[in-house]
Amino acid sequence: MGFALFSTAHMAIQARDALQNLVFDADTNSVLRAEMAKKNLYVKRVSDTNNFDQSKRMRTGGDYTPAAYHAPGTFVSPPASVWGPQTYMASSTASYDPYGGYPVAQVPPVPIPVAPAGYAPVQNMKDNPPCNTLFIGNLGENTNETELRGLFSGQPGFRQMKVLRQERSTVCFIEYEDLHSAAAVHNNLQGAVLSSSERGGMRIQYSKNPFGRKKDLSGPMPHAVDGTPGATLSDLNGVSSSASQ
DNA sequence: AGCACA
Repeated sequence: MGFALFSTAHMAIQARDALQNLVFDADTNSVLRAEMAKKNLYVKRVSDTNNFDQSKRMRTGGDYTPAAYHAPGTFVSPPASVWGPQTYMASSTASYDPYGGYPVAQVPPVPIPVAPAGYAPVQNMKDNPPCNTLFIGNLGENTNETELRGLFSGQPGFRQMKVLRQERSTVCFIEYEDLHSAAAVHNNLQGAVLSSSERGGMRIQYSKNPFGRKKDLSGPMPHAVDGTPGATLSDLNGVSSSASQ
């Protein structure tokens, strides 16, 4: 008997139905029986070096936000839908056959949502004028770039990402289609903790210069909702905690 | 606190 944890109940159901009655031993004609567990699986935290109290064990199964912590301002923990129908897929899914040739019902390609391991408070929140490019700081030395990419590329409006590893620190730039997408991510993922990080939560600021643009010489633009800087806070009204609803 | 690419 074994237990397997999935990101969402929906994915668990898909896996259950796909594997149900799978003949896993042709000699004895043994058949696999899969059912939903009564309770969510508890997973012991691997690295718990951020000084924020995460009570050593994290209950998995969708609630990634420690109940005690709420980020400053209008922070609301991202709704489950944020991790839902995203387009990010691990690149290895196509080539790897986990069932080694056993006849198995073809599981429809399921997106692999990447959710932060949790959230932690963020220090020093000074920021730049809103634009479509985010600057990510407080990334640990050995931040897993795949995890980082999975997290941000799954957000609506994602365009590109660049990781910059300096001796001083590791930082990262992420471009979104427009200011609204970037602002949503700025809100939703502020203080997000990667499981590969040994620091606290990441710091998300707007980039000084948007992707693909030289330093702005012409001064602040009066009213811009695309990538250009100069948008005012009122441009962000309506963008609070969720990009999709 | 650390802001590249063009």
